[in-house]
Amino acid sequence: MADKKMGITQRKEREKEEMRRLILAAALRLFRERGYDGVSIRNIAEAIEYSPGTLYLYYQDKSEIFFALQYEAAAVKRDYLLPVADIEDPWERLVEFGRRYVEFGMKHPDLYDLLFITRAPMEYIENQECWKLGLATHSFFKETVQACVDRRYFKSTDTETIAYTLWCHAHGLVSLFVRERMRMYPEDIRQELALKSFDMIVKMAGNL
Amino acid sequence: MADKKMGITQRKEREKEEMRRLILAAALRLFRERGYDGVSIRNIAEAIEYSPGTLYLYYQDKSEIFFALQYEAAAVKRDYLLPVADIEDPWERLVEFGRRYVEFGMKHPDLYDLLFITRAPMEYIENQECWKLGLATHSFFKETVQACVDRRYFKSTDTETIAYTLWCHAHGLVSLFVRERMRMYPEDIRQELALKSFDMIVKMAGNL
DNA sequence: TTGATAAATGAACAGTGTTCATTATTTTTG
DNA sequence: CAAAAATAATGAACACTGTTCATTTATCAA
Repeated sequence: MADKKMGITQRKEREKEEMRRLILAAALRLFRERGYDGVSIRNIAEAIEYSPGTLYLYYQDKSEIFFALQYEAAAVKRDYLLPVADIEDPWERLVEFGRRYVEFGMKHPDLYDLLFITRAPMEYIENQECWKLGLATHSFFKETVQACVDRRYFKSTDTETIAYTLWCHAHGLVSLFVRERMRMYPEDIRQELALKSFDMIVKMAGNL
Repeated sequence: MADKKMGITQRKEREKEEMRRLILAAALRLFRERGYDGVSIRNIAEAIEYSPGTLYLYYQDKSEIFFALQYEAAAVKRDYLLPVADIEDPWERLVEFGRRYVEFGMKHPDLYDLLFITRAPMEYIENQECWKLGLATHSFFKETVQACVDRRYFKSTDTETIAYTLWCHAHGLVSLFVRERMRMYPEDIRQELALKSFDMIVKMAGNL
C-alpha cells in the first residue's frame, strides 16, 4: 500500500515537472519573440491550452517563471563555458573563455539579456539558485586570471581589476549588440567589428 | 489685431511648452523611481494633477514621452561631454572624453539607461532627433580617435576597431553598474573598481 | 453678453497580473 | 464497484494598464 502510494506520488511529481517544463518552454518561446513585458500570463496559458489560473498552481507569479528561465539560461551558459576547464595553459584558457562568453551572447541574445541586462527584481535574485551558478562561473573566471597573474602573463598583478576590465569589455561588446546600439555601423560589419575588437583586446591584454 | 492675435498664439505656444515640461519632469522623476514599465499614464497625470486624457493632448502616446526624455538625456550627455572639444591634444581629449562618459553614466544612471540600455521601439528611434544628437557625439569620438591614430598614439591604425573597443569597455563598465550586475563585489569597492579599470584601460590603450 | 474655439475631463474599451469559489477529475476508502 | 476524499483545473472577478472620445468646462473674439 505504502509502495503503491509512493509510485503514484512519484508519477505526480513527474507530471508536475512536465507541466513546469511545458510552461517554461512556451514562456521562453514567447519571451524570445515579444520580450518579458510583451507576454502575458494569458498568452502563455493560451499557448499550452490551459486556463490562466492553472499557471499559478505551478509558479507563484510571473516573475518566478522569469527566474526559472534565468536559471536555465545560466545552466546553458555554464555548459557553454565548461569545456574550457580542460585547457591547461591559463592564458589559452582565458582567451577561449572570453571567446566562448562572447559567442554565447551572440548566439543566445535572449538568454544573455535574461542574465545580464533585463531589469528583474534584483533584490531577490541573490537568493536564487541562478545567482549561485553565476557566481561559480565568475569565480572560475577570476581563478583563471589569477593563474595568468601567477605566471606573469600580465604586467599588473591586480587580479581583481584585470578580471573586471576584461569582463567590462566582453559585456559591453555583447550588450551593445543585444540591445541594438550599433545601428551606426552597417549591419553586415557589426559582427566582424565585434570579432576584431575581441582580437584587439586579446592582444592588448598582454600589456595589461 | 493681427499682432494681438500673434501675441496670444505665442503665449499659447509657451503655455503648451510649459505643460510639456511639466509632464516630462514628472515622468522623469517617476521613471527614475520605478522604471518605464512601473509608471502608468495615470500615475503621471496624478502627479501633475491632471486627468489621464489630458496627457494625450501633448503627447501622442506613452512612448513619445519616453522619446522626449531620451532626447533630453542625449542633450545632457552632450553638454557633459562638450567641454572636452577645447582640449587640443587628441590623446588628452580622448582620455577626458572617456572619463566624462563614465562619469555621466555613474551620475545619471537613469539617463544612461534611457540612452543605451532600455528596450525602446528601436525601429523608430532612428527617425528621432535624439538619434542625430547621439550620432554627432559618436562621430566626434571617432574623429578624436582618428586624430590619435594620425599622431601614432596607437600601434594599430584601425580607427574603427579602436574606437569600438574603447566604447565597449566604457559601456560595459557603466552598464554593469547601472543594471546592478556587480553584486559579487562589496558595495563600497564597486566605484573604486570601476575607476581602477578605467585607469587600466587608459594605460592599455597606449599599446592598442 | 453671446457664439465660437480650445482645453480638460472621465467614462468606456480591451488589455494586464492575480485570486478564489466553483467544477471536474483522479485517487483512496469502505 | 460505489462513495468519499483529495487533487487539479477552471473562469469569473478585482484592481490595474494604455488609449479614445463624447461631453463638459474654460477661454477668447465679436
